Amino acid sequence: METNHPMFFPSAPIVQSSSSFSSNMSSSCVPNDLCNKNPFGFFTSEVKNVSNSTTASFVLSGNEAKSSGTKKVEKKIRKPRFAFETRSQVDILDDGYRWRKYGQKSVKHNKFPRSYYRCTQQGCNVKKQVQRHYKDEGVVVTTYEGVHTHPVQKPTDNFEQILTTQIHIFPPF
DNA sequence: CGATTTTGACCGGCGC
DNA sequence: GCGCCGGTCAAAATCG
Repeated sequence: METNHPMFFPSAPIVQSSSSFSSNMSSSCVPNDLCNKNPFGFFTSEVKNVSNSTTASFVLSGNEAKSSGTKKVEKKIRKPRFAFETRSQVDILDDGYRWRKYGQKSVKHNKFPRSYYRCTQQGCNVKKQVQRHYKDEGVVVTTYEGVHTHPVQKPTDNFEQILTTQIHIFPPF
């Protein structure tokens, strides 16, 4: 646990941007149905506190393939894992999906706990965890794991949704 | 009353 | 082999 998460593969592509990521990739993509396939939703009403100081960094990585023959690893599917760092006062980045909290653990060197969420949709095994930065409580780190297989339930609009629909993170696999 | 959160227990992997 | 650690389970509590 240093400045970054050790669990992320060092060779994973890292994109850093600040409040202007859309300008780069907004060229021609973003059909409407794309948002259905968007594995990562972020930003909606609750995030408004972020206001203009939205600084985010992304980390993508494949899942570590635990190939212990004895284990009943159903699939060696590598779920795309995706870390998202946001400057925000609120912990909960409501992305339009419905999450059910299934755990909370305190993190070493961090006075704030980490929360574990799972998507409540059946057949959708997307997980996410939310924690604050180890020293800067103004930073919230959200890690998504997996891809949503269903559309967003909650109506989203606003600038935040534009970001959502325009950002493309291509899973490494 | 159903869905969700809370919280300690439990479990598996890993390092010593 | 043991203990630590991160992640998950599940029962009870709480919420709407």
